[in-house]
Amino acid sequence: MTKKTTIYDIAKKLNITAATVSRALNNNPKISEKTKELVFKTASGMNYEQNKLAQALKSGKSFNVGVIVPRIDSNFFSSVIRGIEEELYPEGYHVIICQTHDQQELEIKNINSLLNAQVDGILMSISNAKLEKNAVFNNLVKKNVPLIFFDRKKDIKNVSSITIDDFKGGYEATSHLIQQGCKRIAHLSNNRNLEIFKNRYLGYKQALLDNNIPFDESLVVETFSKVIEGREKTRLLLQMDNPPDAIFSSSDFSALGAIEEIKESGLRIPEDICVVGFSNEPFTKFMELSISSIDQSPMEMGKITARMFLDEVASEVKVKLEKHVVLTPTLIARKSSLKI
Amino acid sequence: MTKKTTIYDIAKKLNITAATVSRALNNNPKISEKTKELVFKTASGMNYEQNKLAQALKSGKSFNVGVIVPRIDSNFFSSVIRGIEEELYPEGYHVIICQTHDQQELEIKNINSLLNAQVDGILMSISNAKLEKNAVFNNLVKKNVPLIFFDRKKDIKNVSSITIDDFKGGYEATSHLIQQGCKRIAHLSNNRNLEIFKNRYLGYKQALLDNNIPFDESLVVETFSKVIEGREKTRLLLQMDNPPDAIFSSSDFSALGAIEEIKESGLRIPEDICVVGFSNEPFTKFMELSISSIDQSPMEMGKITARMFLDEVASEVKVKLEKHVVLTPTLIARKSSLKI
DNA sequence: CTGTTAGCGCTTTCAC
DNA sequence: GTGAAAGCGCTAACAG
Repeated sequence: MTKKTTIYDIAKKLNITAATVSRALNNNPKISEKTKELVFKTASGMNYEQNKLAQALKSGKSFNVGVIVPRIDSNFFSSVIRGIEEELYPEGYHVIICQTHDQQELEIKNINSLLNAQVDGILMSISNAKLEKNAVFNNLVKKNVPLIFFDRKKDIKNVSSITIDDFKGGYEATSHLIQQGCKRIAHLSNNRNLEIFKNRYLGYKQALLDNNIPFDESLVVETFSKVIEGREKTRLLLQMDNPPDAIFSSSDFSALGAIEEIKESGLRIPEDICVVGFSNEPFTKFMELSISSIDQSPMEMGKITARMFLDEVASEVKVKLEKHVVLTPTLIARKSSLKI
Repeated sequence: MTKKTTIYDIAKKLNITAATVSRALNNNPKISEKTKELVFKTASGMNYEQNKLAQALKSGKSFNVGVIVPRIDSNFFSSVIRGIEEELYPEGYHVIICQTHDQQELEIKNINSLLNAQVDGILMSISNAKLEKNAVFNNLVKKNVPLIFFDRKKDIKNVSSITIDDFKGGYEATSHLIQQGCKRIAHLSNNRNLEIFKNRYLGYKQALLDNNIPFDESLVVETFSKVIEGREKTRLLLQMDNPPDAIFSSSDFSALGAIEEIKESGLRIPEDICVVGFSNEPFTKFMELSISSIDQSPMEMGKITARMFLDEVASEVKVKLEKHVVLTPTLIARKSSLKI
């Protein structure tokens, strides 16, 4: 490793102090234009590069922010990240992405790693609402490291969040199915310890209620966001004495599984059964039988998350105010649920 | 920001030196068990947490490695990353993911950001082979920061790489189509400045040659890895006087576009036209008309990349030896190309 | 086994 | 306008 040039090297060369060099490089107004120019010139001549670590150690700021998501290989999360990047890069921040793969253990590990790396903030979508070991979060809050939740949040004092109105999403999806003439609508739900899934479920229920359709507990099944899960749970639904004529899935992946299973059973979509998913993953549009879904404007969500973070670090105020932004989801009706 | 406790604080409390505390925390064998225990206890009692920045500044190691990919929202790259993480986490490293979105400018920016963040190495898949401004890479090599290319490489002295045998991939895909009885095989190629695409193309060509099928330049079209691109280029192919009876696409996304277009034109798959993609993205399996593709074992690739990096940092040897691992791809034949 | 001391590279008072 | 000096938190060489 060739010795890196430091401000001392360039100071020596110019017969001035390191302090002056530092000031010059930071464009301190007290330094004469002449010196500045000289410093800049020699610096680049010597291939000088600032050591961010030293700077960070001194200033206590690393200009790194951590983003924690369950996984990066879903269009939803990668789009949110893209949104975050677009807002943060221009401000000089760098983004460190971590995945939890829905494992609580990794979630905690990631937070700690990021803290160790002295990130200036953490933007995250929790995978596990239970995470009783609130210790980690309290730690964050105590250390005054800005924490912002997006999409999947947890209610913690002083912590802001940006989510979508999942209740509305569930409500719209279900209402749409009712408008298409469906009477027995099943719901592939998911871990309702997570607010997002609980709210989609509640929206579904409310839509039924508002349309005088009896709520049937047996039509609601917990299903993880996997194709295979969608298939299996749908198989069970189809075997019922009184099977559903529509399925509202809390995930596009399980919706896809549902569609596969329905087709295999010989039923037609949307004539016999309508299907609506959630998230508007790109494949829903690609499919020959395109899948209706709920768009969550992930890019927008990412941008807002980033701006909230920037606001927090900018504010001098000691008393942080908790903000909760809620985006409105949009139903995208496609072939899988359009009978007309 | 509540003042963080440092080793000095705990040293003072115990009436010993910071050095001793440091040694105790690092499990230095020269420290008595008693002191160690005492230190550990008070440390956790005081909520002490190591400042990685200081440590990094001192040791010159940050235990962060940067991973640069064109994008994270393709299963291929996210799987490679997963593989990298699985090998690196146990070794105490942390992974910083950056996306270039195929923009050369971002590519350079990312490298510089990572260098500034003092990463211990960079693992990357280049987006743009031209990147004439070799300066950045030379910089890396000069600074002796381990650099390893995966999937998309560039030939640079002293830089190792791990790729798949794209020639073989192209060859197998094409041979398979020939075996299915196809005689006029088109190829949706891509920017052949990138080795991967050049090699897939060359493999395709060789397979034709070996089977006495005339190579027809007009059947090869440059197509970016997008669904829409696949559609458009396929439309042109179908309009030819002598249209193809098979398409080998260098990307699953353009293969999907090709399939959509073919169906729309009223032709049947695989009866009239067979299609094979590349990468084995999950959706190829999901489709009702599942798409044949070439699997690149991305997880494996990630793991090997990580291990190469670990080897490099472990080796004391000054003279780095360039290693080039080449994985063998596997053809996965599905409905889109199985006539039987 | 533990203390002393110096230094990683940079910033920032406090002087002059 | 610039220099001197201290310190961010940690580690490591040297000494005892």
